[in-house]
Amino acid sequence: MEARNEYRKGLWTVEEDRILMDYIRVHGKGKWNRIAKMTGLKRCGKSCRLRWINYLSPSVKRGDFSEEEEDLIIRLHKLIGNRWSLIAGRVPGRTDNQVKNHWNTHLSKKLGIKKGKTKTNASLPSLSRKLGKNPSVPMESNSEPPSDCTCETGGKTMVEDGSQTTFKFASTQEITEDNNCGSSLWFSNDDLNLLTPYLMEPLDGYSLDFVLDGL
DNA sequence: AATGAGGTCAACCGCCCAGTT
DNA sequence: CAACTGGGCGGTTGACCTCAT
Repeated sequence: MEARNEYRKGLWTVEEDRILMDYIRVHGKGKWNRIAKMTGLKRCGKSCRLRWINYLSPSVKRGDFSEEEEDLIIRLHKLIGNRWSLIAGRVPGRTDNQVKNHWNTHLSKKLGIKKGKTKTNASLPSLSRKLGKNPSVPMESNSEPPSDCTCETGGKTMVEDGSQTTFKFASTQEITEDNNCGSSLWFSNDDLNLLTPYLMEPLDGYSLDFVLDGL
């Protein structure tokens, strides 16, 4: 049983960062709850994980958001709502926390959206959880699409065959889209770098109903 | 120069799910 | 199969910063 108030809270110090970095350098990521025991760091596992993901990880991009990034976030938010981790996974180098903060402080203002709980679309808790578990497209993924261009994503599958890209779901429903945008419906970060301005256009017209139906 | 208001963003919280024991 | 553990998520908080007065 853990003693209460064993862990520190609040902003991380340089020394704490160094301890965490050293631990990860030696042991790698994961098993966050062991860090306090092994290093004496007075931080809980969750706090360590968050500090690494949001700040210390070398893959995290610092600085202002570019127009391209903002455009992509706006498009994705329009499509899937407050699914910050999913959106962040499509914006290379940005974390869900960064995207969420940037939306709440800049973009919602820019778009004239009043802050509040968005009950639209994928903000529904059930969908949120289901779509959130998406191991095939990790945040730091730079992977290439497999040769047959099939992508399993949380019960739905994207299949590319020649001129068409088809969304297949666990149910019988299918969505087919003319493949005017090449293979841009494959959501790898590399592709996003190249195709960001065009990526979301074919998705803009979709009602989220088809996503919900497929779950 | 002092100070209060508003903005920003790192960090925390509570909940949930998946995997393991 | 239940309990436990690790990890992930979105929402919220609060310390710090900036700026107007």
